[in-house]
Amino acid sequence: MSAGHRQGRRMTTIYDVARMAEVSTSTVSRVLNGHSSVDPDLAARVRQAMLDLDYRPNAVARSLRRQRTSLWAVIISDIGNPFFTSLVRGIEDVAQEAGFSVVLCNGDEDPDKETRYVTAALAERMAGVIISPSGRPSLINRLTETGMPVVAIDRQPRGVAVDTVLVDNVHGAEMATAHLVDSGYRRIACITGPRRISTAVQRLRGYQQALRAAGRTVTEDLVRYADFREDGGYRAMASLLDAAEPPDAVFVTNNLMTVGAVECLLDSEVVVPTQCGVVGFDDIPWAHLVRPSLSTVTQPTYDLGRAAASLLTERITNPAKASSTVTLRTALQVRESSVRAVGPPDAQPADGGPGAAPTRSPGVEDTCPAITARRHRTGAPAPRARRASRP
Amino acid sequence: MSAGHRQGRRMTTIYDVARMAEVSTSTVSRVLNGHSSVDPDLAARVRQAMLDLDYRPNAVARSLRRQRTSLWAVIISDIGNPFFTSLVRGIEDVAQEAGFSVVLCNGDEDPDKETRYVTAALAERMAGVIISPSGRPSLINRLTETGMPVVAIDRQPRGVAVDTVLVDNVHGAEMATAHLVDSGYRRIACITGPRRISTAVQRLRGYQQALRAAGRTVTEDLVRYADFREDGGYRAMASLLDAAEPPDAVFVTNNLMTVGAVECLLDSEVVVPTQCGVVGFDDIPWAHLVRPSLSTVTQPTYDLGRAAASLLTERITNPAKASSTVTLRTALQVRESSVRAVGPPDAQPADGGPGAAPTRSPGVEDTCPAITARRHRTGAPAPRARRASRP
DNA sequence: CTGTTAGCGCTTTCAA
DNA sequence: TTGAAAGCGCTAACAG
Repeated sequence: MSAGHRQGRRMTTIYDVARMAEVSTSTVSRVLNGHSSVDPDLAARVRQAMLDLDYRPNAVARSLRRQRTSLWAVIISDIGNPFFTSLVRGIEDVAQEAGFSVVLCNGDEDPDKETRYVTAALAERMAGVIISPSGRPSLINRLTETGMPVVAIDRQPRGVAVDTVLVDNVHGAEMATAHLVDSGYRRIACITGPRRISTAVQRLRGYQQALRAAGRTVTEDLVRYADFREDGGYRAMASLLDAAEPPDAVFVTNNLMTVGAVECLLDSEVVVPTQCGVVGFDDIPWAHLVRPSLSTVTQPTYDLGRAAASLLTERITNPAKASSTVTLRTALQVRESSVRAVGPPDAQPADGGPGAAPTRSPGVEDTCPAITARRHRTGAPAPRARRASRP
Repeated sequence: MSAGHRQGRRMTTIYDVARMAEVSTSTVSRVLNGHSSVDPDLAARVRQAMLDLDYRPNAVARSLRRQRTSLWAVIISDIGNPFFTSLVRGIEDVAQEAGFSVVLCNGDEDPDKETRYVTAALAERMAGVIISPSGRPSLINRLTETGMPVVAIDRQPRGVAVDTVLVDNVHGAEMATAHLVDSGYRRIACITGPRRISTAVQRLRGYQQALRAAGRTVTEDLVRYADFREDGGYRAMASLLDAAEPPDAVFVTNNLMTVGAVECLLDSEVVVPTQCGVVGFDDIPWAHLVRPSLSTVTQPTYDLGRAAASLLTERITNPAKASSTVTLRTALQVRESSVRAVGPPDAQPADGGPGAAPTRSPGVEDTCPAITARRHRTGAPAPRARRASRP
């Protein structure tokens, strides 16, 4: 009840503006929306009145009338995962050009939370949704069924026709695993995510394929399924170390679990990379600060965001078009954690140079040349300064 | 124009439900809002009709009619700063209890972006705003002037009466600096943020006070003002090292700049903590993974979020109440980067135990006993396991 | 307890 | 080019 008198005074409306400018509300509305067919004099009077009255348009009323809003909901699976930082920037940059505002919803790898935000996006009649689904395909269905424009990002929803932006997970995992093989590791383990999540499955598959290609035996003994979080990675690594024959290298399929795995190795006094090599999937910020610095499969996160946003704008303007999947390339970034031989890892081409991705998968659409992927803020500090001061 | 026929079919409304259930729209509305005064039979019929028609309430229409929404905007200054991760969780948990949904807006330390989101929050008539202002006090004014419930977080807006949640910045900085003094460092520098931001000023003041209390001379030569970002920290550190008399320790007033400063030290081959001690303000995730692990002043981020959300709910229910400021305690977390003597840093009480904060400032309101501050996910993995495996 | 009815603030035909 | 008027879907008096 107390909420009723929340905003003491009534907000000023286009009626107030119309009265002051001595025009009709339609004219005010036309000025507001930049319709050209308004007499310059009237338009000026209207604008002045808006200023005088400190008029603030009511987007709620507008949305109700127009049956659409100018808000996108971006439902991410874990706000704590740095993966989403530049992804969101990519989305925002495109959204702004297209006249949309972006609001983030933190799904937190929690199906209930995710459901709540999907419900909210639906109820608020948002203009579109970009979602990194943490499971439950029915959620995506709930969105698409109502005609809500949706783009799935990072993870492939099962059995739903929806625009999707992914990276070449299998190929990235192959590169990582092949690199460990090449570095001379013998028993290479894999810590992957929940079976219901496509990235977990695909990255595991890449690992297995690379092993097979190298003539190694592929065994489930060296595979652990965790939860894509730090704890999970820690425990999975602990479990691997407890095994009868522990691995001498591990490929971890996401950034947070990689951190957990390395912590476990540190705590167990297993020396990286000598006693155990490590390659992670997806960078962490400050990967080069960590000792030993972490080798990772890097993703063009900013461009993932841009690609998703582009798909969403297309979907909004043309709801009938067939849904499509965009796949971007990953690159292997070799740092210290996967190189046994003492010496600078710089010898290996990094940053997705031509040598880093020799086996580009067929059908991969390259919307993002590596050169643009790196142009944007990625959390790496002043590279000139760093390189300059390095002998 | 194409957007007009976006959602092919018209959405079902309470009229459709009313017709099917053979009641009036008011009854449907009452059922929807859980008003108790509805005949159970009718209510059941209504609910069944809603199910049959797959009815989705239109929050836009409801908001327009009720003159308020159930959305909070949380405008954070940098989505890439891990500081905000558990802060947001704290906000969300309280918001949910109070029946609000939280949307995040990424101000990105960019006044234009921040302005856009404030405008959006105003236009969308959000129920409230929690903001970590990156400057411009006028922005907060724009919010409060319209009667929008607002809580400022982390940073004290200048000259505006608004509910605020802070930490004891001066005290935290004093602890950090005093600790460096005690560790035997002689020339202790400070890298702080922009002068317009309260935290930068207060943490610098704490540094100066501690120096003075220790009988050291306080000189501007050892102070650098950067931008609270990683690059800034890197460059400020480089500038300190270039000075005629470089420092042998540095207190850095935020997490991102600490990372930058350490990178600079690494690149310059200055050994931490032997040649240069480092203490940062605010933790980074994986601070213990970084070699040397970083000593930091830790903030109860989750509880900061909870406190802000509580203030906001109070403000919403009672717009007339006087605005207040809640200050939470920080704690010094000593790790390797600030301890010259070789040996385990564990000797020092960590985690804000009673010994860590002996000089608690007067007037500090302790809404968050340290024990609750740690109960929640802070990104630290399975502590039991870690401690168990450490000798 | 239930229904009728009048808007919330805005956009958009339709007529002038 | 401008204005009058009809709603968008919902809630909340007010009557019954």
